[in-house]
Amino acid sequence: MARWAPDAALRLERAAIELFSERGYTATTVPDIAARAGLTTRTFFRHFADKRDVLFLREREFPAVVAGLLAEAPAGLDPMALVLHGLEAVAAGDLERWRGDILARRAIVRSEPQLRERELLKSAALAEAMRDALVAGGAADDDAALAASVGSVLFDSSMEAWLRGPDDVTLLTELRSARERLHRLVSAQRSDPSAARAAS
Amino acid sequence: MARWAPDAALRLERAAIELFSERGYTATTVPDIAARAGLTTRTFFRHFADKRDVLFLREREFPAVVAGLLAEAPAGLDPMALVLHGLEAVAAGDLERWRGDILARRAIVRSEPQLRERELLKSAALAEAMRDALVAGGAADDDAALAASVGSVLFDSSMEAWLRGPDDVTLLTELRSARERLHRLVSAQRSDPSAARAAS
DNA sequence: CGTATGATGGCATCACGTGTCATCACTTCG
DNA sequence: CGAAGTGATGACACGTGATGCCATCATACG
Repeated sequence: MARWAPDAALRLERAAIELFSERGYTATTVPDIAARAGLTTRTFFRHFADKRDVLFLREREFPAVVAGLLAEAPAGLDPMALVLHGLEAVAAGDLERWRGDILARRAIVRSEPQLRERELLKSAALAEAMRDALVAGGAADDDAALAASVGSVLFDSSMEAWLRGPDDVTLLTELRSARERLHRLVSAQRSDPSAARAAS
Repeated sequence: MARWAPDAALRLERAAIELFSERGYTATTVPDIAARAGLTTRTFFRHFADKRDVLFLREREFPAVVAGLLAEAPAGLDPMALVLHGLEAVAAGDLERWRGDILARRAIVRSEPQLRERELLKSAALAEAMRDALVAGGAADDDAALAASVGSVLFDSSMEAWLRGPDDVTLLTELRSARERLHRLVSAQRSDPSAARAAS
C-alpha cells in the first residue's frame, strides 16, 4: 500500500505544524500547507476531514489501542482499576520520547479555541472507547461511563502537569499523583464539615 | 437598551431550532435562519460567533452564575464539597421546567459531531470557571482543577441519566446518585484484587 | 504489453464568516 | 419642536473552508 509518496499525510502534518508555528493558525491557509508539502488543496482534504484535523493525525489510533489494552487487562478488576491499568500502560510507554513534539503541538492547540475544541472531542472519543471496552468486559453501563470519564480527566490532568513540570518527572509519576489527589478529594468531602481546605 | 425588537437573538434561536429539527443541521443555511427570523445573514453573525453558537444562547451566563454560587457558598468546605454544593444548587433550581426544550436541543446536538464538539467546549469553559472560583477561594491549583473537572463529569453524567430516565426522577436525585457511584468506584480500586466487578 | 486500481491534480461550486459603509429608529439635548 | 447622537440593522464585497466531479498519472497485475 501507499505508492507514490507513502507519507503524504505525514508531509502535510509537518508542513502544517511548521506554518502554524511560524505565522499562526488563522494566518495559514490550506493551500499554503499543501504547497509546502508539494501537494494540492484537494489532496489535503482527502487525508484530513478539515483544517484542524491535521494536528491530530497521531491520535487516530488511540481509541483502538486503549480498547485493546483494556481487553488484555487481567480479569477480576473493577472498572476504575481497569481504566487506571490501561492509562498506566500508556503512560509507561514510549510517550516520554515525544515530549518536545507534544509541547510544540500543545502550544498551537492552546492558541486557538477551535483547536482546543477539537482536542476535547478527541478526548471524549477516547473516553467513549474506554467505556465501550468496559461494557464489553461486563461492567455496568453507568459505572463504565463514569470510570471512563474520570480516567480521561485524570490522564489529561497528569499530562498537563507532566508537560508543565520539570522534565525529570515522568508522566507515570504524575498520573499516580493525580490518582492520589482524586482519592483524597473524593474521600474528604464525606460528611466532615471540619475538613480544612488547602491554603494557597 | 434594545430598541427595535429586543429579542433578535431569541427569534434567531427559535428559527434555528425549528429549521434544524425540520431539515437537519447541515441542510439549514444561515440565510434560511435569518429569513425565518425576519433578519439578515449579517445580523445573525452579530449575535452569534458562528452557526453552531445559536444552540448555546442559554448557556452564556452559566459560568458567571456558577462562579457566583461558589463564591457565596459556606466557608470551611474542601474544593470537592464546594463544587458539589454549587452543582446541587443548580440542579435544585428551575431546570426541571425546561426538560422538554433541553431534550429537543439535545437531539439536534447529538445529530452532528460539530455540535457535540461545541458542547464539550462549553462544558470545559464551565469547569474552568469553577476552577478559577475555587482558586479565588484559596484552594490549591491542582486540587481546584481536578475538583472542577470531576464536578463537570458528574453533572454531565447525571444530566444524561435525568434526560434518559423517567420524568418523575429529579435531576438532583440523579446528581446524588452519580456522586455515590463515583465514591464507590474510587474507593473500590484501593489495593484489593479480590474486588469483583459488577456483573451485567 | 495491456488493463485495473488507486492516489493525485484541476476545476467548479456553495456555505461560512468578516470588513466596510449606508440606513433607519430611537434617544437626548438645545 | 427640530437637530445631532447612538446603536442596531441592511446591503455589498470578499477571502477561506470544504465538497463533488472528472481527468490524469503511477504502480501492480495478468
